[in-house]
Parts: sequence; structure tokens; C-alpha cells
Amino acid sequence: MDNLKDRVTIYQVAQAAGVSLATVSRVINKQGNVTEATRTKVEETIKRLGYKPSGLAQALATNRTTNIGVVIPSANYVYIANMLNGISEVAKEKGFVLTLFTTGRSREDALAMIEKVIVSHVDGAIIFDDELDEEDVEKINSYSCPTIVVNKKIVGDRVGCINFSYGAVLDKLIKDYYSRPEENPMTFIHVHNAGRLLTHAERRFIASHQEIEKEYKIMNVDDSYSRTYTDFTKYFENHKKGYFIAYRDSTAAAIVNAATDSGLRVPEDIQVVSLIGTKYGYIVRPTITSMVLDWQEVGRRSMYMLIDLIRRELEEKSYKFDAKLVERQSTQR
Amino acid sequence: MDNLKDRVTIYQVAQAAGVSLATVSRVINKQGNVTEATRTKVEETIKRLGYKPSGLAQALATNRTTNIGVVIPSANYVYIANMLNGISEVAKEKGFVLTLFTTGRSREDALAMIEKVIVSHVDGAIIFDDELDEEDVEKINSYSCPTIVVNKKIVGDRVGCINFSYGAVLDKLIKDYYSRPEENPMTFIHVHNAGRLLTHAERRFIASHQEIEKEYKIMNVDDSYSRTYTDFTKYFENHKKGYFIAYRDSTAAAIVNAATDSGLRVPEDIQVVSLIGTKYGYIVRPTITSMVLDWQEVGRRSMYMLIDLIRRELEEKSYKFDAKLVERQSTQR
DNA sequence: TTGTACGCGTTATCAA
DNA sequence: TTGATAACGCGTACAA
Repeated sequence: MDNLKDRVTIYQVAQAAGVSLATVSRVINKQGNVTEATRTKVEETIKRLGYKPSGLAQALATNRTTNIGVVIPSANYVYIANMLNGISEVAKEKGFVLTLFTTGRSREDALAMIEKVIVSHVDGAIIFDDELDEEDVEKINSYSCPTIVVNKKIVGDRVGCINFSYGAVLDKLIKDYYSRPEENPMTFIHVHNAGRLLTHAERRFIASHQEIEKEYKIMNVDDSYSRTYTDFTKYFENHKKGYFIAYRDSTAAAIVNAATDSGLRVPEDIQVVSLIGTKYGYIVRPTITSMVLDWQEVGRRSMYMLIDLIRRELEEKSYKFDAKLVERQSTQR
Repeated sequence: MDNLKDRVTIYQVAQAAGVSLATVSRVINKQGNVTEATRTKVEETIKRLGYKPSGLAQALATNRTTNIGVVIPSANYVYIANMLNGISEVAKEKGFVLTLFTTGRSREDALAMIEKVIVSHVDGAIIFDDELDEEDVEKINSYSCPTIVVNKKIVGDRVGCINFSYGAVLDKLIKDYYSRPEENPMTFIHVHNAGRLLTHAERRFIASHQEIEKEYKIMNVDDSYSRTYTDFTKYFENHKKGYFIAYRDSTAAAIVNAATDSGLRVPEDIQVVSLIGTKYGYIVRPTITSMVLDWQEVGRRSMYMLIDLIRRELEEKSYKFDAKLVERQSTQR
């Protein structure tokens, strides 16, 4: 097999084997109606010439790419990487390949990616990107691209969705906390532009406090470990008590570390809970009480639902994952 | 724009605008030779019909897909996710999209993925997968697919590579360690089937010890945090001293945590170094001395090199990243 | 400046 | 069981 040759086409195989391209096509696609003799002859020729079919031409002819588009802000968050892994597992099992459309948390990029998804002719798409709204999903969908949307409630003919519920866990956490004598108000760590999941949680946090008529606090931090660590080290100069609900493990870890390094005790003085629990939660010391979701499973479920949607076999178009509270060392029982 | 309509083709746009498809094509590709009048007319029609070109047909006609294949074992490791992020950044900037081929650390899957890469007609590929060997890369390459290989030395007409050097740092670490009085032998944590990077490091570790005629130890552990933690908790019942070189931060963290939880002091009794340092290294307490590489930058560099390779403009086909030692709390100075 | 006609590498529908 | 031949949707010389 020569190097850097132009790729062999089905036509060249046909010629070399002394048959028509229709026959070669039949052999490739393992359809019947081919004599054992010609089949082996063709297969031998294919091997000899090193022929590989062109996925492009196949896709153009069949109108199926066996590609799934995955729209995410970035693969750089542990929970997103976990989800991606779940998607990828099922995709491999079912013979699909993933095309990645990373938006980078900007509305502009997200819209550009929508265009690319449409142009790329994927067989379906999984969207987990808070920049994208209902109209965007409808747009992508109007180009006959079945879509699973993660973390937003949208249903439609060719649209399914997966959502998360933190409400129950959050409520219980809050009520348990205030059931104890003379506690300080809880503090919710607000991160600017961190997406719907945090926004929903924050809303619920506030509503829950109003319901039981308790005070609460909101604090703004930057979405970076070192920045948060610095800010809290300063904060702990004047504050010696607190219960914090943070978005991610690394944010929670920053608070815990800042507290510990400031000579405060966790959980006696400072308590911290993380909303999106990952591996970090049980590796750091003290370990962090977290709300956990099996993100890998979220990915797997998304992909399974999408495949059903593509085959028009999806019955339940909406699915909900309930977060579970894993209590660890960063809170008191 | 109706929902679920069949997609509008360039031909329908041409007809609706009262021009030929060639003219529409020119407008799409922003080539000149079109009157301002007809251009606006065509553009208006495109918008009205909601026309999007078919990437498939374009690719088939031009022999360019603007897709880059990325072959990795999994996106679930922090350092791989970081690299993926770097690749993705540059890809977006340059108008490419990534297709993910995840192999899952099995030779069989890896070979199947090679086939898929070839069939998919990507414009180029970045391979970071220890299951894949030189012949596999040559194969993929023989189908005129320029390739950047990460963590393996291969050069060829259309092949470039990026490699890592841990040797210098490792040597210095070892020599510094034994320059102090009466130390125990160092222990290298061996993980089965963890890839070339670890293998090379281990080889160097051994060679370096032999050179200075010092004893050393090798320990086998499982590549899982909790398993390693359990094993070491047991181990520390009978061993109260040690210097360990671990593969990943989470392995190192498992050792550190096992030591701390067993009442041993880090770094006075137990010292630990991690080969592949990530964010974990400075989030856990005590922080972990690590050899760090900017994996995001590795990804960016890979993509830049690949683009040059595609354009036949790549001059230096081999690039090396040197690991740097970041000393933290898990070792003594 | 615009249009015609062919090629890209397949699949699929007919006849033979 | 085979083989022409027409799609599939687009780019592009070449001609007008």
C-alpha cells in the first residue's frame, strides 16, 4: 500500500475486481444477492487495494451521518467531562461518533455553534449549554435534527429533555439547619453568569428562607479557586462563623481551605456544602458535604434518549435526576 | 419557516431567486463576480427560505471537511480534558470542529477507532492514545490524513509529534533526595497498563537509581482513589516512613490521606510526589509536590502544529514539553 | 457577470 | 445474481 496515495474509490475496486460498483456496494453493506465467489473476489480486492468507503459520500447518499453533535460550554469542568464520558460510552456501543461544539459561555459563540451543528448534518444533538434558549433549540430542530436538551425544560415533536432537581435536598438542608438553636443565617455563594443550575438553586434557597421567615445572605465570588481562596482568607479575618452553599467543589474547597488556614475549625465554626459534587469532594480534607448527581449516568441517559428519539421510539420525553445529599466532614449533623 | 421540513437545497434557492445554482454558490462562498443587486437578492432568498448549505456535500465537492479527529482513551481524566480544551480553543479560532474518537484503553477499540477516523474523512488527526503504535499512525496517515501524535516519537512526511520530558526533573529529584543523610529508598508507584508516560518515568527512575547505586522499591496499586487509599491505610500499619512517586494527583492524594488518617506526618514521615500534576495538587491539604505540564498549552500547540501540517507549512515536526517541578507541602526541602 | 455541465463517492431503483 | 443509471447537494472550470 503506497503512502499518500489518493484514496481508492469504490469504482476502482469494481474495475480491479471486474464487477460493477453496485456489486461492490452490496458487498460493503453486507446485503445479500451476491454469489459467494464474487463476494470473496471483491473482498480480496478491497483488502488488496486498501479501500475504505468514504463516510461523506455514504452520508450524502443515505442522509445519515452516524454523527451526534454535543454542544457544551467546555470539556474542562469535571462534571461535564463525566457526562461527556457517559455519552461517549453509549455512542460507541451504538456505533455513533461524537462531534464536539464547544461554545465557551458566550452567547455569540453559542449561536455560531448552532449554525455549525445545522451545517454538519449530525443525526442528532445533545445540548448542555445555558447560553442556548428555547428558540435556538427549535431552530436546530427545524432542520430535522432530533435534540436532547439537558438542564432546560423543553419538549417537542423531536425534542426531549433531562433536568435536575436540587429543590428537595436544598429544602431539607435548610430546614434541618434552622431547626437547631441560634444559628447564623446561611450564605449562598453567588457566581456571576454560572448558568441556570446555580440560578435555580439560588432562587430556591431564597424562597425556602422566605417560607420559614429566616434571614439569609448572598455573597459574590469569582469562579476561580485561587481568587475565592484569597477573598475568603480576607473575609475570615472578621468573620468567624458561617454556613456556606457553594456552586462547585473547588469553590467549596477554597472556602474550607481558607477557613482552615485561618485557624478556624470546620465544621465547628465554618460549614460548607457544594452543589455540584465531584471526586474533589471526598479527596480533599476535610471532605466536603455535597449534592451529588451521577453525571456519567446523565450522559448515558441523554444518549439513550437521543437514540430513541432518532428512531421515533422515545415515549417519555422528559426525565429528571434527583440530586442526593452526601454528608461529609464539612458540615455538622 | 415550517418545522421538520425537508432541508432546502441550493437548487431551490436558485430557483426562488431566479438565478442559477452557480450564482448562489458564489454568494455563499463570498467569491466576487456577483452584482450587488443579485447578491442581495440571493441573500434575501437564502434568509427567507432558511437555507443552510450541506456540509456533507461541500466536503464531498471540495475534499475538505473542516473536521479534526481527536483520538483519546477518555475525556474523563483532568489532564486530558485540559488538553482537549486547548485543542478546542484553537480549533474554534481557526474554524475547525472536533470529532471525538474515544478508545477506552483497549487495543481492540483503538483499532476500530482508527478505521472510523479513516472513514470519517477528517482533515487531520491528533492522537493521544498509548494503545496506538507507529504502524497504526502510518496507516491512518496513508489515507492522506495529516497527524499529530502526542507522547510518542514519530516523524514522517505528514506526521508530527509532541513529547514530554520528565527525565531531568526526575533525576534532580532523586539525586537531591539521596544527598541527605540516611534516607529510606524511594518507592515508585506502579499502575498496571497506565501508558507510556508512566512506563518511561519508571524506567528513568530505575536507571537513575542504578546510576548512583541506590536501592529502590516498586509498589503496585490499582488506578482508583478509594482502592489506593484502602491499600495504603493497610500498608501504613507496618510502615511509618517512605517517599512515594505516584502517577496522578488522585493517587498521590490517596497516599497522603491514608498517611494523615493513619496518624503519620506529611512530609516529616511520608513524602509524596505526583507525576501528572493538576488542580488537585494545590487544592488538597497538604498540597502535593507535582511535576506539572501545561496540558491546555499541549493541546493548543498540537492543534497549531496540525494546522501547519495540513497547510504543509510545518517546519519543526517534533516538539518537546519539559515538566517542571512544583514543590509543595508533601515533600521536605 | 452569469449559466451550463461535470465531478465528488456513495446508495438505490430498475432492468437485464 | 448482476449492471446501468439516477439521485444525494454542492463546487467549479468553461463557455456565454
